[in-house]
Amino acid sequence: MTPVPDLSRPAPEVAPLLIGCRLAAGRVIGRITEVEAYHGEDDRACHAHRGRTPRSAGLYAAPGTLYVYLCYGMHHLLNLVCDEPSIPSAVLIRGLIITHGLDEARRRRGQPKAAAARLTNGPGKVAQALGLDKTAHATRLGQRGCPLRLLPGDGPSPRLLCGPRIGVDYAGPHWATMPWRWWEEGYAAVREAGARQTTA
DNA sequence: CTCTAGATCTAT
DNA sequence: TAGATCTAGAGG
Repeated sequence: MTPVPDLSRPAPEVAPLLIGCRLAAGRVIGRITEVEAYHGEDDRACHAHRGRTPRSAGLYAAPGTLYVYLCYGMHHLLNLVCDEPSIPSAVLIRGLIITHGLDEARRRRGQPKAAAARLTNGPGKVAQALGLDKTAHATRLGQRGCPLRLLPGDGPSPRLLCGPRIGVDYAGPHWATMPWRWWEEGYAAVREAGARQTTA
């Protein structure tokens, strides 16, 4: 069993606890297999590293608020806002294993034949499979209008590994190598090299 | 106002 | 390994 963690804690604390929890959007449900934490104005990889701007304002929302943004002009990425509103902090959902509604997820992805293991192993794929776009941005888990539900995990506690975040070299070596990516053993969407064992 | 660098994915 | 596609935010 994997309980839903307290999202009012800092993202680097919450992130590993989300592995094994489930996300549901309509009939599509998936188990979270990979996440990353972005935390604080000091984190050069975090959108709020230059403080509050029109975009980064979403990171100062109440814990449990969705932070969804368009990346590379074509992919929506899903984050769950964490910590107190004065601290910009969020967990990026990078990987899922679809456990229910696989065909609907395949349809949303436009990949009718994709194996489950490859259908949602990447942050852009996750949001697309869950049917999330900008309209989900700034809605809050458990509140009216939020298309997403966060559910406890129903399986055994996953074995966790952690390593550097992906695609954030621009943040400089200190922040780019910070081991703020966690994944369920065997489910890293990107390299597992450099992985360290960890516990939730 | 213009310009550029992205928390990516897919097909080649 | 390149091309798709668009916008926040920095700089003029």
